[in-house]
Amino acid sequence: MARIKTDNNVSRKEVIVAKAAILFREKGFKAASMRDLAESVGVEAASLYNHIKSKTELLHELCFGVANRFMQKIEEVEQEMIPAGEKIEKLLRFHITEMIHHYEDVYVSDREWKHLSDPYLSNFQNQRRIYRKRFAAIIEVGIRAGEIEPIDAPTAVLILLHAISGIESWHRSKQKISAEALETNMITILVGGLYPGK
Amino acid sequence: MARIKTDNNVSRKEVIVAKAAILFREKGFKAASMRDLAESVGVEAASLYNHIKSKTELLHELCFGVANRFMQKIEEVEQEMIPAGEKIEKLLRFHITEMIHHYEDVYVSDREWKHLSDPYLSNFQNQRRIYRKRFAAIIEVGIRAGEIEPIDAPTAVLILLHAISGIESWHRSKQKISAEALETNMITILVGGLYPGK
DNA sequence: ATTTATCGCTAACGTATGTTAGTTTGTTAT
DNA sequence: ATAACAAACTAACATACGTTAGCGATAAAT
Repeated sequence: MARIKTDNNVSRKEVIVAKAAILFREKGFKAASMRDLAESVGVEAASLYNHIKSKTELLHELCFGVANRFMQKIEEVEQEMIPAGEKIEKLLRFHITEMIHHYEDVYVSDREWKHLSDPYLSNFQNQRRIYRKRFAAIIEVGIRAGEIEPIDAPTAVLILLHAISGIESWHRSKQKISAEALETNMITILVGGLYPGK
Repeated sequence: MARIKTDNNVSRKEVIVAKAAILFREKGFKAASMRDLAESVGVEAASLYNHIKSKTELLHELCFGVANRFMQKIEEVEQEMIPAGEKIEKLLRFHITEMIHHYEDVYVSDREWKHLSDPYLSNFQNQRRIYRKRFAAIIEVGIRAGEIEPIDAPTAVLILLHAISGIESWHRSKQKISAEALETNMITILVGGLYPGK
């Protein structure tokens, strides 16, 4: 009988959630079956239910884990006494490193949250909406201070966040540039634009 | 007995494909059932098979429809005798208007192509890779000409294309700015960056 | 008006899925 | 060693899905 092996002090549930993230990213939430997941964990499908309540719980776990990290970060950044431009850059760098280092979780949270069921679904959508509003508010401060080009702040937020989700493709690419180079390039393009500055 | 109603000279198959696009966007390809689709078309599930071969065929139709339009556009733009910067802007504007006016199709093609099956899957991935390479090549020309900030061109492509897919959120948003304003804002941010130029 | 092809219906098939019940195996504590 | 608990297994359930077969109804062609 093959137990779920759990190094360090990581619970078996956490092992399952981590494997689920990989699987949900590869095949999508709906297409990934509990039997797939069981195989990747090294156990029979029914055995998973000794550790989790349902398939959807796995998605909750992933989505809210990610959402909470971002919420915590923006609260931290909001309270720093630095120019809006620097706040934005800090947030962008956080998004980029999160996407690089917690790739599976962030990706799944971004693309599969639709399949959450309803107390959680609305909750998640709310958090998302609020996060974007707060991000846009920072941009608007920057605009009023003359630090930032006068553009529609909500649109800017959409662009920035989605641009970063492009790291997905980088992640799967064969000939990657380094993570540091990627971060530098992204900040350059997003903050400075395509045309040479000066 | 309720026939599929087809105005103008649009085939019944095209009606089904269009409804499928809406459904696939809302629920995702896997989660959208043929019975859902049938209902939205106003017919029984089995009746759909008088017009299509399979569920996956609907996805082929959508994905390659979109891919072909983009391929055709980039070929057209490549042959124009204008600076690289203008070519890029033309392509960006095309992406933006496609996303605005063929929202469902583009969105589905972008997010659900993973569920294509294999002769088509590789084909689609190839087309995508080639498109991005050609886009990157244009950027590199611009860099060598000093028109464009010296950045990693493949990274720039990822950022630009994903940034535009952010229109998805705009599309669903309640208080939209106008399509023209959106396009202007996006070009400003993507081409000029966040910081004021000059 | 009669034939022919198109289109929709009902019924059903086989398969895959999430999940539960009940049991057995392995680990931990006394 | 034995009791107690955790975690795995087998078997099976109900349901949902994509799709096919065969038949009736409608529209188009002669």
